[in-house]
Amino acid sequence: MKCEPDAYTIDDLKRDGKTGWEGVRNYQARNFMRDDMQVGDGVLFYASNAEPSGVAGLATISRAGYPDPFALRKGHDYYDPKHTAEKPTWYSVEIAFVERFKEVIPLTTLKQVKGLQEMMVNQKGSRLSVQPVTQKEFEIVCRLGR
DNA sequence: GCCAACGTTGGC
DNA sequence: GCCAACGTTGGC
Repeated sequence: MKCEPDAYTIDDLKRDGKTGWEGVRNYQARNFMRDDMQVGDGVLFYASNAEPSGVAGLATISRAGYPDPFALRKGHDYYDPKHTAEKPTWYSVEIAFVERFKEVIPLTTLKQVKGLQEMMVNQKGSRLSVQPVTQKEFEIVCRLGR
């Protein structure tokens, strides 16, 4: 799951313990959150537009997909008139802090590591803010982080 | 700040 | 349903 440091960091998550992942407004990312992410699933916390961009730590899903409450808030940046309580368009998950890596694993490193060639974040033009990661990729990144 | 790669919007 | 215009993302 990607986030720009201006918005939220792994240190913020460490302080907060948990946070709702609201404001995702892309259908593909929405589908992952609504349909695929289960409580207990591992999360790679990725800092985008950062210095350097890369994986900053680990989190876990603490609440599976639920309608994004911010989409109902008139006037809010995340408001969307086509989203209603009865027919939600957008979904959130809640994530909980697990671990902060001592050092961010830069994207440039991820690209060089054997076994991560296929990882979505390493593909050209991969802008999706919520991306699937295989068990193997997850384990490799954990090992790098430690 | 640049710009490639995408996603969305809306006229037709 | 096509596609040009526009907006956003995010690495560099």
